[in-house]
Amino acid sequence: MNDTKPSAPIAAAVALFTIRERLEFLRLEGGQGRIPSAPLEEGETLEACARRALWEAASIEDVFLEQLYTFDGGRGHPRAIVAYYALAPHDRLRIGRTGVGWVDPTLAPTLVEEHQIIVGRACERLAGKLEYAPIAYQFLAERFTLGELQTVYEIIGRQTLDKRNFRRRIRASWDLVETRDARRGGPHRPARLYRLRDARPPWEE
Amino acid sequence: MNDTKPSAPIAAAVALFTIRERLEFLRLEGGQGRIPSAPLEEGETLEACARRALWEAASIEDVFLEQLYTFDGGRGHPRAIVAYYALAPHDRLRIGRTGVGWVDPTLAPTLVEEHQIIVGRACERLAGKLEYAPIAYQFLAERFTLGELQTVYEIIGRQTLDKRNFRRRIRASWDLVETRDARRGGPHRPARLYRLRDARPPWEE
DNA sequence: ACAAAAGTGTTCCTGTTACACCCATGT
DNA sequence: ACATGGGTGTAACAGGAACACTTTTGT
Repeated sequence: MNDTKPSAPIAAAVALFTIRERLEFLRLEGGQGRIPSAPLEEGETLEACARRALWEAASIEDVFLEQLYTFDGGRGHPRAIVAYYALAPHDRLRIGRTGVGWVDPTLAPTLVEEHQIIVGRACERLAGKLEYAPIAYQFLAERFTLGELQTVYEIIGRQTLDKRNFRRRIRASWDLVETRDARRGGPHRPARLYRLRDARPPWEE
Repeated sequence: MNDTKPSAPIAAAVALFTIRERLEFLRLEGGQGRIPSAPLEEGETLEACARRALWEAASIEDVFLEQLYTFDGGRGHPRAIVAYYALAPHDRLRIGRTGVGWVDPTLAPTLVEEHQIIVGRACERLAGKLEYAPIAYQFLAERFTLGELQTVYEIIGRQTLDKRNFRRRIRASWDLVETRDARRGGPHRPARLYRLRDARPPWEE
């Protein structure tokens, strides 16, 4: 929660992203604004430290987490900051703290400089990995509609996509399982639900 | 040089690659084998620490250097190991130490486990970045022939390439400057020398 | 009835692959 | 003269982009 006091020489910082209408990240209010971070404790792994930072800042757990880059800590402690980015569907995030909010990363800087850099680089990484890694699915529930998936791609990639081309491309690059269920929500035809075939056994569909 | 003694809690480790006939990395003999590493010193940046590791281990300087990943240091110190990979043309490397050699990374493991993992991931990163980042040029002199460049691509990508397609593709993806000079070397037509147009001013060709 | 998102194929274009011969030189 | 790597174009193919209408539902 505080990586400012001269404690451990290593800290982990986490840019947590989610998607509502836009792409947003978790910002801790106060001062110039920060993202969650925590000093590395004795016997703790870097990833565990990053998860603890999220937990202590906002009572958030069980998110997709990936290491981004390690930055020099500047003068004094921490000597190095290991930056992570995290992804989660918005409805799975119940923030258990006040002084925490969601901010559009494309807006004018709202963070201390080092943290702003982390958020910026995380956005780039996100857009870059979108095509060849299953990160879009991290913003969705286990079962999702192709429309929802397309919205995620459009938001992260910052461009609208053709529906037919999108569906063809997605079905070619990922192994999607069509479930028997559909999602009805609004004055329109219900949308079929899909699941990404991961390490899940093929018999249970 | 030694990251084993319980000193600083952070160390940098560097996998230095070069190309002769094959892709090779720099290995420090003794014990199970290691790559250069050094504990982070007071007031030193991570990158400077990585460069110092190379300098102290083999008197090597002025190489292309990029951060790879940060690993947990396991039990005790160092708490974290920031791994880098480095690239350089072989003829620019005059190793100023003994107990240092070049090893084919595809051969059976010749390093302590953590370092072997670093080398393996560096190889993957190298192959992955080959197409969209100017890393192949880091293995060549400032001026190079297209044949030399193709050899680098073939070695890193581990596949032979068609000469005509390669040249077309390269000239489409990179801004190569054809110099007026050629390299003559062997019983065959001299090869035109090219340069990658980087931040170099356009008037001096 | 109508508004709203779901769903579905074909054509065109562009970029990638496959492929064979002549050129300039050193010995 | 011959062996060696340097240098060049074209045709087939595959993957990506552009594009419009019908379906199913809630109100």
